[in-house]
Amino acid sequence: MNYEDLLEEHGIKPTANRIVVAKALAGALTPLSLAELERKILSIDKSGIFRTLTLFREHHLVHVIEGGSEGVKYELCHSHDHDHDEDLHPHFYCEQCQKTYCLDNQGLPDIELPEGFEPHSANLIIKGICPDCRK
Amino acid sequence: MNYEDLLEEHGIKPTANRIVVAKALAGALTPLSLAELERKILSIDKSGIFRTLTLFREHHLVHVIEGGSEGVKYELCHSHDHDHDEDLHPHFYCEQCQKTYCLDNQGLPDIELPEGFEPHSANLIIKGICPDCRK
DNA sequence: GTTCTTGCAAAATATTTGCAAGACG
DNA sequence: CGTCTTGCAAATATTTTGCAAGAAC
Repeated sequence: MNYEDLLEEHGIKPTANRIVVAKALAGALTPLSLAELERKILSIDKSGIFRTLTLFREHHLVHVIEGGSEGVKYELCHSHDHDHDEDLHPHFYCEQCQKTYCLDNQGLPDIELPEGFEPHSANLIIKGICPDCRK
Repeated sequence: MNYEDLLEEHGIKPTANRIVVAKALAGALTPLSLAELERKILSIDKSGIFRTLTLFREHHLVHVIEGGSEGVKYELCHSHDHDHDEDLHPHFYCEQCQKTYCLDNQGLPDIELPEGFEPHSANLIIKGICPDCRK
């Protein structure tokens, strides 16, 4: 996949920094926090990474996973709908190694909302211990 | 309900401050953040409220809702199991007025975890606009 | 008097912004 | 040039801790 094209598809001007951030997210097996991205991308200042992520968010290139520990984590959207996140799925947060796993074998379950509530997005995090840490 | 008894049931020594915090949580219609509790309880320093909440958490008197905006929110546990949170339920976070509603008409859905994952707790937040803000 | 609790201040974290220099077109 | 992007520093916001004074037992 060409990252330049990916960014442009989302209406984002593909600068060198932005491509680096997109690659870092794409290369990760799990969602990454801002701090993790800072550690991973030494060439860009954290404010730059932050602003890039904010931009990506606005353009629905990444979505945000909340609820682990170290603040929010970012994950590339896989859907091809550039206006909505349709690929939301549950995540598993390991309380020991603090990694966040994507449970993308299944979608989010339907929740019945009372009359009048208008849902935009959802976040489901399950916490516990991952297989690696149970060994 | 007697708050002194409630605290003691959870193995917490009922000091004046703790009773105030428990009452504040019980009186709220929604989960409250530390900041909201600070605003609501003028008589206790935020570090005191924080330490009280930490204590409550350790003793399973409150559980934590993550994923809104303003950090984590705290909610009194309703279950009578003092070692586990059995009363977890989804929440709805209004992106406009930023209130968190409890959707306690239903429990959390079952999620199938891959082999080896050991779940301890879960957090489901749906974001959108609440009835009041749609008017 | 020993232990627990509290308030105040301040440290530690995390997130976000101002601004000037540089890149881009 | 004018606009967009970036890095650095610093402002905010939030959570957490150290410590000494006071309360509880």
